[in-house]
Amino acid sequence: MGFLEEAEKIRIQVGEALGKLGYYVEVRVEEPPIPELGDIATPVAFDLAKELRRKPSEIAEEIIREIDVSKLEVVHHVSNVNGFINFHMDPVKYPVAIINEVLSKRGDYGKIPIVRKRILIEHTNSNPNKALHIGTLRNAVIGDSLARFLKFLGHEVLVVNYIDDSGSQVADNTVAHYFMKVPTKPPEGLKFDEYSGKVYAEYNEKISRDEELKRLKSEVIRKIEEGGNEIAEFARRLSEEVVKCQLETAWDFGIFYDLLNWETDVIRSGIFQWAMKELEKRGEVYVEEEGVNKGCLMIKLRDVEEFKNLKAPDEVLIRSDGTATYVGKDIAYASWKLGLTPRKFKVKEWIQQPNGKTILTTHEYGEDYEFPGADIAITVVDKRQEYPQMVVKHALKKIGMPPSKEYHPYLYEVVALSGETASEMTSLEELKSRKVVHMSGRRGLVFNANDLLKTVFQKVYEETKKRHPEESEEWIRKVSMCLSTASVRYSLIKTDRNNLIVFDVKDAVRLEGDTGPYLQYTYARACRIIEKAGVDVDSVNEVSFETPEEQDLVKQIGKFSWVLNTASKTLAMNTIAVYMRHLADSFNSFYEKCPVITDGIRRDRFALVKSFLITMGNAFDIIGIEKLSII
RNA sequence: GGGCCCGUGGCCAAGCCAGGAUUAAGGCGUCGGCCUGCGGAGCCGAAGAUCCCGCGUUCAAAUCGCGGCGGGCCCGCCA
Repeated sequence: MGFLEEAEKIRIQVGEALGKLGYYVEVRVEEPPIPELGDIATPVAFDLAKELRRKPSEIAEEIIREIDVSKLEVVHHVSNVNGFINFHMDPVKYPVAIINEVLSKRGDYGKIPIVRKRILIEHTNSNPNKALHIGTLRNAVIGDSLARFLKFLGHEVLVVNYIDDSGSQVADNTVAHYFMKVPTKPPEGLKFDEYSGKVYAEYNEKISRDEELKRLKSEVIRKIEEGGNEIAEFARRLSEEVVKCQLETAWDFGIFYDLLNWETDVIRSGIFQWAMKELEKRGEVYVEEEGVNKGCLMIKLRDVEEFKNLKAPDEVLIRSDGTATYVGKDIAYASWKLGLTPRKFKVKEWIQQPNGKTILTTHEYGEDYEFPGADIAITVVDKRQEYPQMVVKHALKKIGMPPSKEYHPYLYEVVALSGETASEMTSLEELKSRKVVHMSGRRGLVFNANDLLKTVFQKVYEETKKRHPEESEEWIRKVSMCLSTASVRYSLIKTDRNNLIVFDVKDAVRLEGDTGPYLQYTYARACRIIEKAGVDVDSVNEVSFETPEEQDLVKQIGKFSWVLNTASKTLAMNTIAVYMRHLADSFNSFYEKCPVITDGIRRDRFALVKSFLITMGNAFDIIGIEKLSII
């Protein structure tokens, strides 16, 4: 029984005590600032002080007298400190309870009671005309961790990646390769997705400045949407090549998907037409007859409160040339996610992923995909898309999304470059003095995920080789890879999602301090103790933890479910990362002060180390970090 | 013009949504210690903070409200 469970029991007991006294107020529980004050506290006496017009301390005394401590087995005593009611846990029973819980639950340790839901998570969503960069990687890492977390809690999770193959960007590349005869074979040493990104940066501008090419591009978009023609098939082949490369990058980071939803298939499946029809039936759309948007199908938003502050709230869903906009398609796609549309995608098996699971892809010539619709659809998108996502949500309500379903845009801030890194990449001196430089695919100013991994790997490889000169090349490379991906994943997940990340290379290759490798190092040195001890312990009856380091480590381990419970409400993955750091800190302090292997084996400490490994291991699984026993 | 987000030691940052009790975590950097002892990718210690400013709510504000200031973003027949 950890902090979460004990806090809940205390909440109930205090609630009963209040009942006896005739007081009715919600019982808040918290952790006291220093351990000497107690393990769990409630400031409930302060909440009552005002209406009772009495001193908190007196009220606390009164409440404490009514608390039935016998119902709280692991509580040793209760104290009143200036009005705070502090519960002091039994120094033996509490650790024993926590350790035995961890040792018996193992891979399930940390799970909390939930109402099981079917949850669809969409993430990554990079345009299929360029490589994944550190911005899309943040998206993917957040999405992947969310998926892992929700699965860990016991939800049914479907992970999808939306491939925007019918938009403007793919059209640019198609025009370049198909009409302007840019070779489709990348130059030596460049992956196709990276090459594609360069072609885009070069030709996007050329096309936008030439009226003839612009007309051609509009025609290409229409052909791609229609399908069943050479241009559409050509474009699909281009996109598939890029997506394959993007998937390889994602796999390197331990990110896998269940299904790829191609935007063209939103149209070809009839889902798009269905959604537009539904909106039309309900009078939510109209054809604009004048002005800049003449001839476009618009959705009416001008009278909706949330959109009042926009200059021109109504949004284009179908352009005057008959092609669909991103928002239009996304409304339709979202209606599928939640099972609102009777139309189905056709899918086929595409590629086997390194995790053994075959990824499905929507495809014109596939089989009907049976999906009853998610209870909750989470879309991981960067903050700049907040308004369009609000439009999607609004449209879904109009189409008839039941209140039991939830459409949840999961917004996060983008990744930008430090002036120094941007200037190094481009050799543009003038960028150096800038604090923040935003990435831009069009300007070719992007830091690719592949390049980041290579850079980090190089540093990690050196360090690993230094430490293990006797190991095989294969072993060193494998371990270095695990450390590198952990390093990148951790650095992208540990920051609050509302904060802009200013990416800097010299910071990215750091392996000490608050980093993924630090966590893995801590895990590995704990593994060494278990191995060297050469015994095993499955439960404990007694412990004698006298040092603050032991007590602190026990408490940290016991807080895991509390942390996950909070995270399940906020979906803030960084709080789990921060917890892992605290857990590692506690272990390292313990490690210095409390030997496990002395003349004999300290069984209680051994059990504590094992509990630490299980807890940290479960957290690794959630955040997507490999568990290595030697690094 | 309107809206959203951020503002915590030189730098990065946790805590803020669910207000409390202390020296306001931690990391980088700086300075000083610790390996014949379970792995120094570590540990211990030192210096370093008007929690952007003002007003308000409250017994209590980094945390809540209002008003400023500074930075970023959004308001496209791009996605």
